[in-house]
Amino acid sequence: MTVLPFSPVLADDAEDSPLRSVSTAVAVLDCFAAEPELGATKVAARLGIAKSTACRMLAALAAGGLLERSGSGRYRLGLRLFEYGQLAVDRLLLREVAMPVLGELRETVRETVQLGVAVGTDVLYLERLETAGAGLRFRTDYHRNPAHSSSIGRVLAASDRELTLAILERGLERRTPFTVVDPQRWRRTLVQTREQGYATCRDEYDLGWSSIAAPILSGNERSGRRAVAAVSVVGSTSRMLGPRKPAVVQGVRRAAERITSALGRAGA
Amino acid sequence: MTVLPFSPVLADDAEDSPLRSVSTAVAVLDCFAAEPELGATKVAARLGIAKSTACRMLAALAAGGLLERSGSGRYRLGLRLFEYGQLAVDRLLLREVAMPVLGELRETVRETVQLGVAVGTDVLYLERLETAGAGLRFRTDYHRNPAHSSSIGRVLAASDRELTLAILERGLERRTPFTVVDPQRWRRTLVQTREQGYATCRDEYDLGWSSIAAPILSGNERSGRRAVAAVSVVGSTSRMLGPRKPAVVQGVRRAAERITSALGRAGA
DNA sequence: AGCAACCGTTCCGGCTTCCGGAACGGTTGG
DNA sequence: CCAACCGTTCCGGAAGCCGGAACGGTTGCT
Repeated sequence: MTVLPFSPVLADDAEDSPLRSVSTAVAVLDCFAAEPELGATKVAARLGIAKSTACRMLAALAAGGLLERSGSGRYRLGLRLFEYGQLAVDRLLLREVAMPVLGELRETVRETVQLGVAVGTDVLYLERLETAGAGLRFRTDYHRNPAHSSSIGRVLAASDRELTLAILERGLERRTPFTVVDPQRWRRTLVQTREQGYATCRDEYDLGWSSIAAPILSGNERSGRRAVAAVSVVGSTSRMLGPRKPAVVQGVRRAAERITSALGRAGA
Repeated sequence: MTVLPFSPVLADDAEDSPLRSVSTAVAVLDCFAAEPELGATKVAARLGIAKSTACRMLAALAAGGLLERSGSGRYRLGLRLFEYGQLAVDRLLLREVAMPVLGELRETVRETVQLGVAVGTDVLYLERLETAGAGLRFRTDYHRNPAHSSSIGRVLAASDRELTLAILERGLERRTPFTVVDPQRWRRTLVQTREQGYATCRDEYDLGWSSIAAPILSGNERSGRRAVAAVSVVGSTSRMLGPRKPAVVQGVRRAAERITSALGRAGA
């Protein structure tokens, strides 16, 4: 059981590691992140390998269950990956201690609550608890957001200089008219986040939807406490940033603090 | 977007396919299904390969993000698998059309609702919606059950002769004093399931917990309609099989029928 | 404290096994 | 009916992998 996920390098093109065929196989898997179904020809073209090689790779991955054959001879991600993925996230101490707190937070605020970590310059959502009353948008798609236009991403960047620089280097992509794309303004939001202990995100990703996030800290006092994850509440902008805002802010901060201390007790 | 997952062969030891190193890499991943953290030595021993080979495999998989390094030099499943897994399940048409129905079912019965498919002789849960009031057991662990002691498994086996035989061949393992382990009796539960159109499971997996499931059908009339998945409601035995049982049964059956017809409309 | 056992990693030679081009059968569409 | 396309198979050459042994670091027992 581990406290926290190691932040992996993103899709490294410089495949200098040995086990060339395994690296290729991983690259083949990566092709399916962008497109749901692919055939041998397209995979070969995308990776610059021979068609026969791609075909063998696909067959081998399908034999292992990581890919599955789609009716028309094409392939798609296999359910075994779903199993592995569930196992991976279940074994995170962070998620384990966070779950009950997230459940209570959802009851308190009656909105969708999320738990996210940074992966590269994105936010990866480890958990999302929906609330039936609150618009009921079963958005199971999107497990990842660009960090700059997310309250969780803002909280994480506020305590991680490297992440801040990486996000700025990648560029602040505009999603809505309200997305903060000016580097100076964006840095000021980080300052504000540090000062007030939480971050907000108003209509910056989806129009009409806003979120409030607070950091989960880890690490002992000597090595410096760092935000390793964050809790957020997301809902319609009027509910999030209207009169109920103080209550939501308090709920999110309390939840994050409780997870932080639970993590400290359990995880060394 | 696919209607249904292809039922994959389980951890095949007869790795006669080409791409030996890729097959080995998949086998390495499989090692982590049983144990959360493994080192090169243990992986090598478990697979009967050289330690150096195991080490290279682990390094290559970690370079691709499928594994991550745990502090003490050991490895564990990586978060990239979580991402892939989420993508895999999101792209299932089945899950997409089922989600809103499951949400409404949860509201109606106020219990935990599940969506499951057969993988080998197990039931794999694609979705599980918890209800706050109902005991609030955030059981995120267990994505798989033996099919014989699950109401979903019973529903699926009832319409799939091959699955029935596979389950019997594997053996009916006892989990509780109430688990049906006698093959004759178990087959009778299948007959009953077929007759009444739903399956029940009373204290057979966890004492005090029971479930009711109904089948989701697919395939046109000519090729024969087959149960490709099932919906279930799980809760304390008194709530499931007491006075509220008729209401739960009706809710589950209605939900399964709605998903079946939605699947028919959307998925050819 | 010192030693030993263990683990993850690296190095290197021999050879297994993989890569790529071309050909094959099936399907689609003009 | 033919042509274009796709997934798959075959084959030779050679590239990359496997396994044994040695290396540095840590752990744990004496």
